[in-house]
Amino acid sequence: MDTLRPPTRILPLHRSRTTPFCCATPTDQRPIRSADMAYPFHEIEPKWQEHWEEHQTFRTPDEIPDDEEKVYVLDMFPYPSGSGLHVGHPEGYTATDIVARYKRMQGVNVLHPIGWDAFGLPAEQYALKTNTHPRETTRENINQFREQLKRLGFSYDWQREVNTTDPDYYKWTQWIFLKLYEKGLAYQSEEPVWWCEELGTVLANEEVIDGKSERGGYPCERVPMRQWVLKITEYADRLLEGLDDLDWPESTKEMQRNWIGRSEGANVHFDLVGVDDSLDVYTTRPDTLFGATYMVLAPEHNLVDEITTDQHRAEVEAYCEEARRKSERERKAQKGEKTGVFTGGYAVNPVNGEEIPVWVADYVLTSYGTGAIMAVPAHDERDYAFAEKFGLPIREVVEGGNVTEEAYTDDGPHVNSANEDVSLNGLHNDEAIDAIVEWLEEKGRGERSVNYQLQDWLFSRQRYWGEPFPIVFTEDGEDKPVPEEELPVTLPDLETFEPSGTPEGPLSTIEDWVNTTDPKTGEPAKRETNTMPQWAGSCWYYLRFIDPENDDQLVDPEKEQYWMPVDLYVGGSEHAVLHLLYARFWHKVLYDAGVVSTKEPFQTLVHQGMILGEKEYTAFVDEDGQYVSVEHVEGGVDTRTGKEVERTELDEDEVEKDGDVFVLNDRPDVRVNARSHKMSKSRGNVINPDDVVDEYGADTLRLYEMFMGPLEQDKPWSTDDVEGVHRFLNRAWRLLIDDDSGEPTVTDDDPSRDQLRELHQTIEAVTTDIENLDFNTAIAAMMEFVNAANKWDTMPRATAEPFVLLLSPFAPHLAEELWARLGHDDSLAHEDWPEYEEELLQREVVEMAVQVNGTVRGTIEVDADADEDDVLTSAKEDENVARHLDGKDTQREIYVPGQIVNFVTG
RNA sequence: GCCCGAGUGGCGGAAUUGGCAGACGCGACGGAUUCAAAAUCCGUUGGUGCUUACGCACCGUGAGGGUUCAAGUCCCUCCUCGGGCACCA
Repeated sequence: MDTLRPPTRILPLHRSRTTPFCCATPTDQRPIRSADMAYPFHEIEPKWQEHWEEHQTFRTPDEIPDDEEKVYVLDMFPYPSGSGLHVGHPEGYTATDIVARYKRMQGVNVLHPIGWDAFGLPAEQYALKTNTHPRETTRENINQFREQLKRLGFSYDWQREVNTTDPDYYKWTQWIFLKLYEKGLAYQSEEPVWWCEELGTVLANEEVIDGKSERGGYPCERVPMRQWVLKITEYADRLLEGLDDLDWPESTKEMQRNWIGRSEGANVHFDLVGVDDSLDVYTTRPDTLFGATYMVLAPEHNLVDEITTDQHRAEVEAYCEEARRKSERERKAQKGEKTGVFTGGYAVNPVNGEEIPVWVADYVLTSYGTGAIMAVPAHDERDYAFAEKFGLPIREVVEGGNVTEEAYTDDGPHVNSANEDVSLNGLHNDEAIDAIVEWLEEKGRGERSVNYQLQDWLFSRQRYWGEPFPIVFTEDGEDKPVPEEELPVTLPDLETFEPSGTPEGPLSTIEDWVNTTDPKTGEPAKRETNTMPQWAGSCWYYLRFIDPENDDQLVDPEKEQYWMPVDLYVGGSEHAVLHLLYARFWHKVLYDAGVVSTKEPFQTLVHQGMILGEKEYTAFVDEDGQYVSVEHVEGGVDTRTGKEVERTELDEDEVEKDGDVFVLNDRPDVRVNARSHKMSKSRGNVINPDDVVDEYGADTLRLYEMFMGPLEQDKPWSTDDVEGVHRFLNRAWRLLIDDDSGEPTVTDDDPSRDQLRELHQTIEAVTTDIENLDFNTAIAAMMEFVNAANKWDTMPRATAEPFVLLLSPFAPHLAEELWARLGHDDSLAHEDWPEYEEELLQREVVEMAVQVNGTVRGTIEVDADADEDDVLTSAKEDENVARHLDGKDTQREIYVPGQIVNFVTG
């Protein structure tokens, strides 16, 4: 067998087409297009963007109209990173823009704002590297983002732009913090932070990997520090219940439910042998109390010391010390493999007086429940594994499994579960739980209890680029709030962004700022030098858009009542838990404070899917230049020979499909990978939206991103498909505009019945599709209209104009230009949205399928109002149908008007 | 391991309540136009087989079974991929 040389070309990862085609020269390898084939988007897009700005077309008036329907359409505002907009941004933004424009045309009062979530780590890290003030880079990045968004023609009310780093904005972030503080929902606690000696700074969790700094790989350690913590757990139940009425993706609600992690169970108090203290445990299975054969404390539990006997002390201390050194990640990585030591101490089981040994093991977490458990190995998998390893007894108390083999965690009748007072024997889980909890409560040995996985929110960061806390400390260390009228506490300038060298954070180095006085007493005081996390500003920005310039209030209550809640909120699913949970928490606090009138901020939530890179076909080649089929490759190595292999990109036409897999054309035995990957710089498959706008125009980018597929789905980019959408816009243009003269080609003829039906079908499809956010099929419907209309002899104005209006939310620049050329002086942004007439949708003659025994054997055309008998008669007359019915006994005739006829024979 | 979501042509994807699977777009192929190309326009395009032809038959929505006159859609079992959680007592 001869050897096929793999192509030497390792690239291209994707076809780069950054040259505007008007400038293309004949020497280009790529297809050359002449400038005059395309509609002049280079001219009309900037023209209309200026027009909208100049005429304030999308300004939402401050005054509240008396009785006008409203809709609040919101995008998750961006973090303005230095790398600018990526193609993922315009996806969600175009979706909301279509809805906003559509609703405006329906006469609805629309709020559609945008702003900047501009505090945060990257700006600060950039400052560290270049000694540029984050304020500078932030301003530059915002300017870039704003310009990029404007180039895409989004209909934001730019007068309402907010910026979380603006003192006029963060004044109110601080104000909300004061509300939390006043209500006792903000408290201080010693919590560990990651401190890196080498870098002289505190690091965020995500900057520390396996106990080493992400940058430099220096060792980091957990040091306890005074921190601000928000009591989100107090709202756990309300955050859980509130989810029920929200129109959110079910998966997102489920993630929040899991995150909150509510469970019902009981606390049980165990006496300790020879120690004057009791040990509390939380369990969801108090019914298995009779099966408890040992106890386990988390290594950090504060009774460990007391309970440990001298004989076991050295071993226990060594174990706890080792557990402390392990990072959380390491502890989790060894999941399954149980470790632990016996303390020498015993606890007394309250139900039977039995003395059971107390162990220390790191499979019990200090952060959940009481940090201690009763172990019931027969009915808990973790306890089972531990008991087996250390030879502890396993006692069955629930029947149904085989506890000599594995733990049985399901329901079943209880056994071996009785004392003089109470018997659970024969009861099933739920009844047994009720019975034993009742007994425990009666005896004062325990009580019902609810637990959450949700923990309080660690709210401070040892950073510069964030909101300062409105808190000062008097000399005796007491914390005092800065009075409302002195807000904002502004962020001072820094001269150098070098790490402070202490875990306190950069602000602690600015003495003028740190040293202040107690506003009440005038005594010397020091400012809090921590800053708030990036989540703070994004927790409430949707409220500020309603009343962005209000100096006296966070938001005017009347305006708030009119605009809230947000009717449509679109953003990435990466925020499914944190941002969306934190914002809901603050909203509920503000609700309790009487600042807002709704219990939930975001009524309908949609996550746009991720846009992946162009589809890639990848083969593997070993060092001898031989292709290696993908099923033999694992971790960059040919598993049969152990030789290293290299990835090679292939062109689409070098591969073909063979069954379920792709193989090389010339070597069908060599399977290749065919998939799309997340866009990333390292992979080199990033599409820059600016390039797409340069080459095809903003309308094409908008339309393409909506045409790719369902909004919520992940979808691969395809440059060929971009061109297809661009061709559609060109066809729509030429449908109405004469290429040579630039004049419209419409006539004043009355549209025919067919033309009207075509139009009204399109109106119906586009309208219902926008309502359902099915933008891809809305565009398909408009394509069908253009395909049909291209065959018409005339284009009556009465069909052309509604079509332009339908197109306008999707391709607003093109639509405005067409509208103007059709002779209108004003923007179409506030024209009435076309409405369809039911009767114009109907056809006089409909096509129906005729089946014999469920298989289509012919189609017939019948009058739309024909009755059943007539239809059945003409169905039987169809030649092919008659052939299949010939000589058979028709037993049933199924008739579904307008759709299908089915003859069932014996 | 647990909880969600998804598997449809060469590709992205369509398909109210079960009612003609493959809309629309891409790609491919053929044709018109052109000195030639690009652009544009027209046509064909799920697979297999049969037919001089109009056409006809069979197969086909991850796999297997079921319900039904009729299943991409409903039910059961299983497989694969994606996402989330993961010693939560």
